[in-house]
Amino acid sequence: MTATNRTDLKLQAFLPYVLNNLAERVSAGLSGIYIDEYQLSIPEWRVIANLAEHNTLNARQIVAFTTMEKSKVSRAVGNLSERGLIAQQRAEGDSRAKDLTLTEEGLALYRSIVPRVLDWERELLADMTPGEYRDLMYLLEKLRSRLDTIS
Amino acid sequence: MTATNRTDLKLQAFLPYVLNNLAERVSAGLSGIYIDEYQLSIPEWRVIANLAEHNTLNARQIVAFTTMEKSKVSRAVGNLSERGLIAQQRAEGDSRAKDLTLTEEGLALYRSIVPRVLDWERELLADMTPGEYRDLMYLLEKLRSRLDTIS
DNA sequence: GTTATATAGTTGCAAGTGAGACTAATATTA
DNA sequence: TAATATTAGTCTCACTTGCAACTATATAAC
Repeated sequence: MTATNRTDLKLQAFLPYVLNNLAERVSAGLSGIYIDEYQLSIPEWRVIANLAEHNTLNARQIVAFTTMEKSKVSRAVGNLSERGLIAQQRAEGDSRAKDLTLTEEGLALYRSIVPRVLDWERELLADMTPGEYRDLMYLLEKLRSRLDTIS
Repeated sequence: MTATNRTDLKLQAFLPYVLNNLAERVSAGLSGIYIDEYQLSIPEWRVIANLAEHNTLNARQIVAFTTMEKSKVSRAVGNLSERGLIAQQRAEGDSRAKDLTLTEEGLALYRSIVPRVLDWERELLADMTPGEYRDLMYLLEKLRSRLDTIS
């Protein structure tokens, strides 16, 4: 048995459509915080968040984590370096790669953003029970892993 | 009680991040169909799908349904008209607006795409039970309506 | 009615993007 | 080792995008 059994398309019930509309709106709401108040683009914020979480990464690893284009990552890294928010160092053992880390300033910026975005998420989830939230994350994860196998 | 109660950010458990990554990957997978095989951009496909579903719409209504920028809609409509896939007619009662409909050719194109994208969705949902699917759509809808109230 | 405001849709422009060519370094193969 | 293939990251180019200004029409206020 399958979850859907349709022969015609109703956009409001078509998962890719629903998912995309939702993600775009969530992104737009959230990115207001770091764009307007911290002058960080979405790719820049993603690079920072991933570096904060993993401490040291090279561009290739950031590409893997975020599924952004490598040129997009390269430009975000370039901008953040210029602004002194991240530091680059040739990787030992492979001098093509550069190990990237947040500077003190970058880390401080990150730490001032985090509570803001968590507040925003809490606001978004305000009318969901913990059980609903758990179900949602479980189901999204299930989709993600399914995507890995089909594409 | 709230669904989450965090003070630090774990991206893999941060709903906006998860949602966005997922939506982007789903979009990339799906759009392969109408981009590669039908030479339709994502905005163009969205315009067609909404016209197919609502029969006649003007650009403003498409903007409302899709949450795309009006300039994006305008350009998509322009391209589709040039290709003869949609027809425009000055709206009676408001000669600023144009009523848009699919041409026979546009409808035929739409009808050949629909089974492809439904197949793709079925593939994506293959390991979900009907109950899980229903829960997922319910929870996404709940998020969507929450967004309406907070932004 | 005349003036001011709002709305539908288009367009110009600056910025951002994806794809792929490219450089430099590393890994593999014979 | 030499030749080949692969990989990390940058850069260029054509294209897309978002924003704001703009035209044309419609509505509201006086």
